[in-house]
Amino acid sequence: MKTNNNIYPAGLYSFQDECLSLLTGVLNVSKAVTYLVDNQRKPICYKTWQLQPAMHRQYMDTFYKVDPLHPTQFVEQTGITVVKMNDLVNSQERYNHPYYRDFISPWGVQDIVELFLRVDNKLIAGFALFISKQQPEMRSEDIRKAQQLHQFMQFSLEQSLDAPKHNQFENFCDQFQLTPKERMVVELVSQGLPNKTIAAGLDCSLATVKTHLQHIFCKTGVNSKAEITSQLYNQH
Amino acid sequence: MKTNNNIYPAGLYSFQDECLSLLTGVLNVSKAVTYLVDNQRKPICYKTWQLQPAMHRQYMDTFYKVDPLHPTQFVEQTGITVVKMNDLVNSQERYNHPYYRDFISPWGVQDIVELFLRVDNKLIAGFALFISKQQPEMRSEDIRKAQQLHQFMQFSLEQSLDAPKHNQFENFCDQFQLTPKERMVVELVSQGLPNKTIAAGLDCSLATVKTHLQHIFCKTGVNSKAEITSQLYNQH
DNA sequence: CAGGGTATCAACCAGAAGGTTGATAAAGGG
DNA sequence: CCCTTTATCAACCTTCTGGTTGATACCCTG
Repeated sequence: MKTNNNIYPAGLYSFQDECLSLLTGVLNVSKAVTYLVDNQRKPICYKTWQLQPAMHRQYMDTFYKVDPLHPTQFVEQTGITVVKMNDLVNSQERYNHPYYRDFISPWGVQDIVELFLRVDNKLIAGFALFISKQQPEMRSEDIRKAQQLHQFMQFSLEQSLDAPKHNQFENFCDQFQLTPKERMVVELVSQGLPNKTIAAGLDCSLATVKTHLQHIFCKTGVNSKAEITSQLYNQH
Repeated sequence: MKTNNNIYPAGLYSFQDECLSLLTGVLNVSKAVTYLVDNQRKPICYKTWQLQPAMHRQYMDTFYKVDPLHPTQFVEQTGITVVKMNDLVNSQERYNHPYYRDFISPWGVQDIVELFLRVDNKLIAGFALFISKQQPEMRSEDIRKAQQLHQFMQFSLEQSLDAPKHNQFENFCDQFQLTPKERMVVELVSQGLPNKTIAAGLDCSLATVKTHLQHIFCKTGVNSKAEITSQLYNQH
């Protein structure tokens, strides 16, 4: 299997700029910061927007250690894409949490919304959006917008990726809990083969292939072989 | 050597979906429609969001002729990217303009914001966002957000032109010298669409789609739609 | 102006694919 | 031992696709 450690699309650096500009231009935030994540999960390539240099320095020196959303601490395994910090840490905890009490609160920040971009489920970039105490609280409607923006950023990222992702096939099959035989059918369908050839390949009758296909269609909500292939290569 | 003036990125069809979802999810609009523009500047592949089918039909039958922003009428040379219709046509003119008086006003629309995507300064897609009379008027702040979204969409579009996936698509089409319409058919086929939907998208008859397909099969040596998709993304 | 390339559409047919119902059988878990 | 899951197959019908023939129309080029 290809070790795909070149998951950074060319131009990720400018992609990051564009994303930051998009987020700060559309959402009502007071400051923002973005970073990339290297394969040791270390944040690199920080870029800030209206963030006080002193605040950033303080973070880099000290408070990254207690950042509840720091990539090395925040579980990559949770598929979280958009998170509002005040939803993650309840108000009791916040009161005594050094990150809140000693860092963001003194800097006039009431809440942080963080967005994560992933490739092959691996964290590659993050965006932290700061809401100041002078601003209204983030409503669920605002979070919805953030999620919408995230979705598009993620889509855009995937479009510019190197080739099809190696585990697209597995993702697809796992997602819909396909059985071993069904996976084999999907594999052959993705080669553009007619049912007769698939039957020959699997050494079973045409009827059996059709039955498998019916089950696949049912499980995946797709309704033609053509769509399966399309899904496989155009996942987002 | 034929200059290949095809500037459609691969996956434009789903890109369009994502853009529509982004715009309607982030901006406060009541309905929306998007279209691609073929090389005769004809709008194709319409997709609507909360737009009454009857309203769309009325447009397609009649009012496209007087649409101040119709691609065939609206000057492509102006580099306009985001435009608010009420800024383009003054209130005096609006009063007697059939498009306002007889079409959008009776449908309860007070204003339309239109976004254009270009490649090499050539119009390739448009998005019309409808603001209903029940909604507050579009402020300059809202337009700024629309411009911000446009900027990112345009960026994302240009990124995808450099993407490996796009190159594969181009290679395939160039290799067999497919015509612009044939390429469009290939694009839609790769989305797993049935011929009927492709015909609807391209605003032509089923027979025409079949003919295009025959030519594609003949040129490429492939003999099914399923194989096309597979070939597109499985070239060595 | 003739001819090639492109785009359009119709009619027809054979075969493939999709959808449904129903049935059998082996494997595994509670 | 029953029940579920998985895999297998048949028959039937509808719809979609592929293949073919033939035709019109436009544009551009020689």
